[in-house]
Amino acid sequence: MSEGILTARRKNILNAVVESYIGSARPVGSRALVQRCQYNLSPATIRNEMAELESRGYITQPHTSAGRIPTDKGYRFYVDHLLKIEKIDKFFLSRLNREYRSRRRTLEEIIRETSKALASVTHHTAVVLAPQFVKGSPSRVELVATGGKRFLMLLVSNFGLVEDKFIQVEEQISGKELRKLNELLNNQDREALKESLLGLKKESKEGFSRLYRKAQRVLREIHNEKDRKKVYMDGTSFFLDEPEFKDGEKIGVLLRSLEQEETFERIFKSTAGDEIKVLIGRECGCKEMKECSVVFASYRLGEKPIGKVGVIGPKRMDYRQAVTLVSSTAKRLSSIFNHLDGVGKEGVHQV
Amino acid sequence: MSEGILTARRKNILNAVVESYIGSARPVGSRALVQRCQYNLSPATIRNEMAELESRGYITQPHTSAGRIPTDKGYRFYVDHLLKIEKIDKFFLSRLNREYRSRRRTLEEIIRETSKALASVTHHTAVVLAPQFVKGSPSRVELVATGGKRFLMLLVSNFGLVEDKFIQVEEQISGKELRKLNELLNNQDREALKESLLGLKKESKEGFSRLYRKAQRVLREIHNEKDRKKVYMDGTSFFLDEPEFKDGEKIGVLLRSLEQEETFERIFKSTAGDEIKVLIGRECGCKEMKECSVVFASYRLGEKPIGKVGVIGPKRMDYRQAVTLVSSTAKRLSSIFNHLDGVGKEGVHQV
DNA sequence: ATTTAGCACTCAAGTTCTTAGAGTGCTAAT
DNA sequence: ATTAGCACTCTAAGAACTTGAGTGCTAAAT
Repeated sequence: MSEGILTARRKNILNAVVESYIGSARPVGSRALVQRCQYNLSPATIRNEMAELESRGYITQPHTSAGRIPTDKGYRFYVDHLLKIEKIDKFFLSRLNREYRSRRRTLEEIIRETSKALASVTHHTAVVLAPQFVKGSPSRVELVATGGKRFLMLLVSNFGLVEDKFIQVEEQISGKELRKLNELLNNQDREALKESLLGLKKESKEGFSRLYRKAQRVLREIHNEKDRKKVYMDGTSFFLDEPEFKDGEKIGVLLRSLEQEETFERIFKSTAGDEIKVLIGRECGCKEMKECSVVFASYRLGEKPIGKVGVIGPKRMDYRQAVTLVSSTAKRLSSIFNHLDGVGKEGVHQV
Repeated sequence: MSEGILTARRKNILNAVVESYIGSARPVGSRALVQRCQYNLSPATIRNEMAELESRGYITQPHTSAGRIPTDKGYRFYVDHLLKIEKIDKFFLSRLNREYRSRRRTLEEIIRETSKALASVTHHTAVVLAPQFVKGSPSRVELVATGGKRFLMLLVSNFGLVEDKFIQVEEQISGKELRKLNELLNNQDREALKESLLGLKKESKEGFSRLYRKAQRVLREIHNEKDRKKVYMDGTSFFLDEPEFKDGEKIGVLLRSLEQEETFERIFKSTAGDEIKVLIGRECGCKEMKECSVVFASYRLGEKPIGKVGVIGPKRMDYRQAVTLVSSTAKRLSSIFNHLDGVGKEGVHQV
């Protein structure tokens, strides 16, 4: 019996505890719950129910004579079963669009701006992981001379991300040769290569083919690298507003760990599914963050998830808002990467 | 007489006060100074001298029965007249080089890494402002098709920075036309434009010339924009280690203001001169930072300053170290941007 | 004319003690 | 099953006290 599912009343009380605690940051007592609870009960009854909820591990007391606060399990239940969420926040989306419209025209700027906006509405730390190179997505190569014997190899993804690498050779390469090379690199046509080589003067041949080989090598390297992601983060200072992080010590280790990119790889690896993901407390997988929750989602190129976006805040965060906003943002980013966002019409990329 | 310059002994004492305070973060009393001071004096004498220094505004007491701490003026004097600095930290430079060598090949990664490294050795917040486009520096334009009617215009600076903008037209553009366009954009030859147009089919002409005009417009816009800089910042969490920032309030407003890019424009605008610059307390020009100091320098492309690098820390920072490291870093960045760093040989950009 | 010893005084910071109040669990009555 | 009542617990906030580092001043010593 004590095993079974929670009674409706208990759910209601748990819900009230979580929401009250989220709002006030202080343990909630039976008194306060009377008003918040749908049922018309006396404090004493509530106390009994709370004792029950505590014995099942959903809530706990910071000390004997205090009210209750949710445990990780309590938050989990709240998020999984009690939270009613809308999937899209139109208001925020229109804000995002406005933001984008104002003269940001590069993908990177859009991502930066997204992270800023998300942080500023949620009042939590926002993170966007942006892909640097997406396997399987069509892309063009451009070799550009940058003075001397240095060349910049640009890899331009179909959806607008640019990646650049330096390449250096000993020989001088003419503009004409460079153009040929570019053609070659994009066509991947071995026959054409040989043909072109035939048309060259002897002394040119060497530099030409060397540059070609190097470029090929770099391309291969890029393809073989496991997906690197760039981290964009904003709003870390919001942690300082939260009463549970008043302690300078705790917040230090937390921020420190947020500054390391590995942290995100760890957090975001539990990527499965199409859904939005909520990690609570220790679920985040690193102990510096056991007082935090993370709400995140993937955004996609076609079907393939290419990046993540999320917010990080205290466990006490407004999950409803966070889920809605993160979900909206992910959708927005997906549509931008897939060029099907109508952004052009609205003037974002327009010139 | 009390106007004149400080006596050698007073300088020595001031120096001791500053350095002791930098080291310990607590007001220094006459006792402690006895040991630190070169002269062999009793506490009483030191007290007299300290009273004198205080009346001249170099040091002050946080409260009546405490030791002295330096005022902004005291730090200023210390930095201007008492600090003996070496200009280059070979050790750090070699660390930087090692860092770069390990497979970072894009300019942006180098800058990111620089900022990280500077933060991690100084244990202070490090900032690098990177140029996005440098006027007067030669650059190439490449238009790249990214599916549909979208084009990415790449602006590749001679020194290796890439900037990208989306351009969209209504018409379809063929690969051949695109190549022509690229040639045109880089040669700026009006005659050639007309000639190319003649060679085109009628229905192509329109799209072609429209794309050309748009590209030209974007180029002009970029040229007219006042220099935008990208901000790279690391190590903000180091502030939390400093005892003077134990207060959660203060640090909140500080970090918040560091998250805004305008702050840096304000700080770094006092650019004059070739030298390294030290701003102390209110000199930073914004009140959120009145407990901070900034040490920064410009790095250059040829003679022209194109970006800044610096550290931000408490006024109590180790100025000797900061000056040396910032100066080294600026030199290093300059040489990288100017392609005269021998990095190629050492393998940084090498492939 | 400096320098120094000595002393009375000040003040922050830490400690202990006290109090007030919120909240609980239990028992007995509804 | 619910609730009123009550004794009990524990934190948070404040008051009172103590400690010690550090000062400024005066008068003696160099």
